[in-house]
Amino acid sequence: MHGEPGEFAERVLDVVDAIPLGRVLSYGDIAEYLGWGGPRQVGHVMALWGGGVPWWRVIRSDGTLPPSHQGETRLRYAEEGTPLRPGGDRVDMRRARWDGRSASAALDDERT
DNA sequence: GCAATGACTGGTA
DNA sequence: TTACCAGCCATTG
Repeated sequence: MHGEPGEFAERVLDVVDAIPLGRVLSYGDIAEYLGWGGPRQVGHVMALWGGGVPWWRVIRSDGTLPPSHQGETRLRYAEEGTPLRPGGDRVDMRRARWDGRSASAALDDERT
């Protein structure tokens, strides 16, 4: 192999690129959604080729921002309207977590 | 093939 | 809230 992303990487990047505005996904969610490996591999892919996708929408399951680009990420959320917890140092996963599995149906389903 | 590493996760203290 | 532990799986030396 070489510096080019494989099918798995493209899968991950495709999902990340499909995350709607104001929504986020956790590494584990992506891994489970793809049915591929674990969160660490997703993180590895993001670290290598995440520059081509909205990586700021991919965070940890507890809502904490990536170890890098925190300030950048926080800014993105402010513009995208991503629900942040009081303090703005973390994401409100309860509301921001995107369910790509039912996304096609969820577009019409909105809960107050 | 084995050991170490990593943009991780969940539970317990 | 933070800190530590054990499990997780692909990549790399």
